[in-house]
Amino acid sequence: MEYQEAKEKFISTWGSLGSLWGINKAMAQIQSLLFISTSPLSMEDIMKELKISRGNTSMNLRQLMDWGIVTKELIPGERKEFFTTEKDVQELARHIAKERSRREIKPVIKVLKEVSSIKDDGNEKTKELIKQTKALHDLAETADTMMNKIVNQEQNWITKSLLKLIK
Amino acid sequence: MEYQEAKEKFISTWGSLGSLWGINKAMAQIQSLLFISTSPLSMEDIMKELKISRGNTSMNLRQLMDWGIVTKELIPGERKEFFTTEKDVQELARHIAKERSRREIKPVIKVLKEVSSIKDDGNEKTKELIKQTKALHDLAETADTMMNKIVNQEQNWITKSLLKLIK
DNA sequence: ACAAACTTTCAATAATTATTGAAAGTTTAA
DNA sequence: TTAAACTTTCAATAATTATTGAAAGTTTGT
Repeated sequence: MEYQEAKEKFISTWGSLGSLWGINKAMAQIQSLLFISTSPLSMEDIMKELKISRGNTSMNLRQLMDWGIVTKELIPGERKEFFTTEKDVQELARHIAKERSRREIKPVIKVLKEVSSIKDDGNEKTKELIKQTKALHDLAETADTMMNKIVNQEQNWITKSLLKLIK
Repeated sequence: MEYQEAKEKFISTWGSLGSLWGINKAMAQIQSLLFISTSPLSMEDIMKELKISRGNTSMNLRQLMDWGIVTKELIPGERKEFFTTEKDVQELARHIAKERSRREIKPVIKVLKEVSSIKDDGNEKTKELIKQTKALHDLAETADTMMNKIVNQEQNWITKSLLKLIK
């Protein structure tokens, strides 16, 4: 497999995986492109490479910046803006996990908390709803905590000891 | 909040979370409904409760069975089929993690392996592609392994000791 | 202050994905 | 073997989501 083919394969695969971490295809592809680029890219570069429109590129770059995984790079003497992505996979994972938790998991945990806290009126169905949503709440909270802690700090130490523990 | 409201809130919230674990809304809502039901439900029950068509119900139930989290229940004397979902959250998480890994993560890991194994032609861009996809491959593999191991066996012991470790 | 170089916005449109419903298929009981 | 009771399939349609492109907005150099 040659460079060009490998590059395209990477961008398209990683892009289609976008759904796994909750972002759309264009967003994921732009990030992929930046991730393997040896230098910052301009909007023009990205449009041409991925064959997407200016508007699309602009909107998705903004979203990537909101996620905190792409930053503007000012290149002296250049009028246009250039972009880079976080190149360290650990940092990348940290950002993604954090955003995912904030945007999706935390709100769901909040609802589970509310629902599992309704008054027990003695009815069998109410009891079941409370019991099951409580169990889900505890699971979601544990998973969220684990994910964040693992990914957040001392990641090398903890990952290594963890892997030893469970492998 | 009364039972009915809490129930609807749970189903709609958990349903919208479907995207997080890679299933569609109807599928997630059917699973939610079964999850808090005190007895197996028929297709008729599900259609009426969620206001979705017979075809939709049938297709999504099948998918849920493919995922291994919903099973047919035969009720003596009844002609129609009844359905239940796995009620234990740990088991549920295990199934979901396993399927998610098999369907989405493993194939991506395979591509990352391929792409990161292309011949180094000495070009700077090729070197970067190899380096970055290798890093991603290792991260993805570690994450996948961890997720599966954690969720798979001795989960109670490991989760508890893990939480102590990182909390 | 002007205009060139660039970016953003957003209504229109395209592409994708989910849902319906009715016909075809299957199972069961008599 | 028939027909009632039920489930599945799938082409048509609806709903949702992504993308375009051109007009409006912004910044910078002269």
